[in-house]
Amino acid sequence: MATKVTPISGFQEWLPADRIAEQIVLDTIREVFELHGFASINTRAMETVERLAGQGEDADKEIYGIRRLADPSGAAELGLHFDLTVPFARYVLENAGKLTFPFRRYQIQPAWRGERPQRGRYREFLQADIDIIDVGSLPDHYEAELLLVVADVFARLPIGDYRIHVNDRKICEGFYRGLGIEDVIGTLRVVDKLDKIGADGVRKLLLEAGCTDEQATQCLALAEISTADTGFVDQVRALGVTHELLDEGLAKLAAIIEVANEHAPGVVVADLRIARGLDYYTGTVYETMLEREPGYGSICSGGRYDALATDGKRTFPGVGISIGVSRLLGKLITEEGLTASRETPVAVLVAVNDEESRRDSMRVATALRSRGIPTLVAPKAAKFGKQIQFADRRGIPFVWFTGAGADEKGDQVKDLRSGDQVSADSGSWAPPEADLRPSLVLPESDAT
RNA sequence: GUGGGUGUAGCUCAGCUGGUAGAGCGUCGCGUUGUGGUCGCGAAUGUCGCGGGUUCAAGUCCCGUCACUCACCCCA
Repeated sequence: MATKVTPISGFQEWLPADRIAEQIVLDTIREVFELHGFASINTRAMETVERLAGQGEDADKEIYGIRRLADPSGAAELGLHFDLTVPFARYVLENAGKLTFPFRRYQIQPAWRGERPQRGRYREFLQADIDIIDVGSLPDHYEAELLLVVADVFARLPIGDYRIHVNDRKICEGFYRGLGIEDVIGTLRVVDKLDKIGADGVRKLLLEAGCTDEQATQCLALAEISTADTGFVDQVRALGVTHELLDEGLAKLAAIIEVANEHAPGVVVADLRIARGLDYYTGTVYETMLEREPGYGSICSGGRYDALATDGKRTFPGVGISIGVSRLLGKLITEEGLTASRETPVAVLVAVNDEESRRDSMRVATALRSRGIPTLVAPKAAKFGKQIQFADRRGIPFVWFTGAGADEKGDQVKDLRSGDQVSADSGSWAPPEADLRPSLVLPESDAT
């Protein structure tokens, strides 16, 4: 049955070398998350549709429902989670009695959204999420802390220049209310399109939504404000709008910017146009763009949610941020050629002189592995040229020749890149640290 | 869900106004029993997305369908 295999769009599947690159990135993320004191959890892929639904105007349409094929009855009761925050909130409620608060966890798992795939947008994608959640109230300083964790991760990955844009919804809400605008969410949504449709487009939509000319002008003026320091506060004040929430938001955002600039200079910018689609955010929101192509979309987003997790009696406010691993790697690996230094973990290929001496080669491999060196024995006692080629094609840096062969010279190991071949003892030889595991390699950048 | 584009070898594509399928790259083999990367020679692989129609004849025209892709929506 030779049915043609065709790809399904919106899914990322890597070839071995690229998968190794992905694993290196994931290992780095995990390592840094743990350095900052986050513990790992996993949640099941499915939640009840009831819990997933209702988080944003159109978000419901994107939920994948799950049902048994054998079950002819209509509606799905379970759905695949579309992010990691909603399942986490449920997990906290379910385990509130066993968790110690404030609880900080990381979670690296796929999420699913049933939308039309596009560049940088997948139906199945990996997120690396950190959240801090507490009972009753949550101190503001965590909102700056999360930025520093992300900055630490990105400092260890070859992602190039980026900026984390931060806003506080209270600024927008207070400002809008101060102006007499009632539909805060709707206004946020329109203003969020500023990049795409421009100031004139936004103005038009605002006027259609019932804003006065003056209100539209003020909304646009607010959205245009973006500063790398706390200068945004004075710029907002200069617009002359006053509201309690506005004051609160400005103070909070200013504090975040100050802390971020001290510990991770040049990373964070206060950007009053950032809104974000999910409705559960109540204060600070984050969005992260690559400087070389902001239009690619956010590669790391999150925010504060004060009321997502509640059991009716207690509320668990939280703040979280999520690295969009699939989107980030779609750019770095698929588009820009980032990959791994080899397509296999193997550091050493042990050549086989003839099938009779395969055991000698296996002993060498065992000795190397016992000291943590990923090692493979050649599949065939082919001519040495073939065995070297076997290693070279896979990017394996070293080939080991056992001395049991014809010339009795003793064991030797050859570095395929330099061609150097030296005597070696399988009980003590080790490759340079840099060659022990595959590493990330950027494509040769043409000298510009 | 709405609208546009595309669909030929593993990959990138060529194939003019219809006349029996091509290139480059890659893959594999060989280059006189062992040390690769260069080079030379050679080989394999296509229901030309699928179905129908027009025609003596369709990769090439028409209709449908599916897939991929881009934009909108929304978002990591």
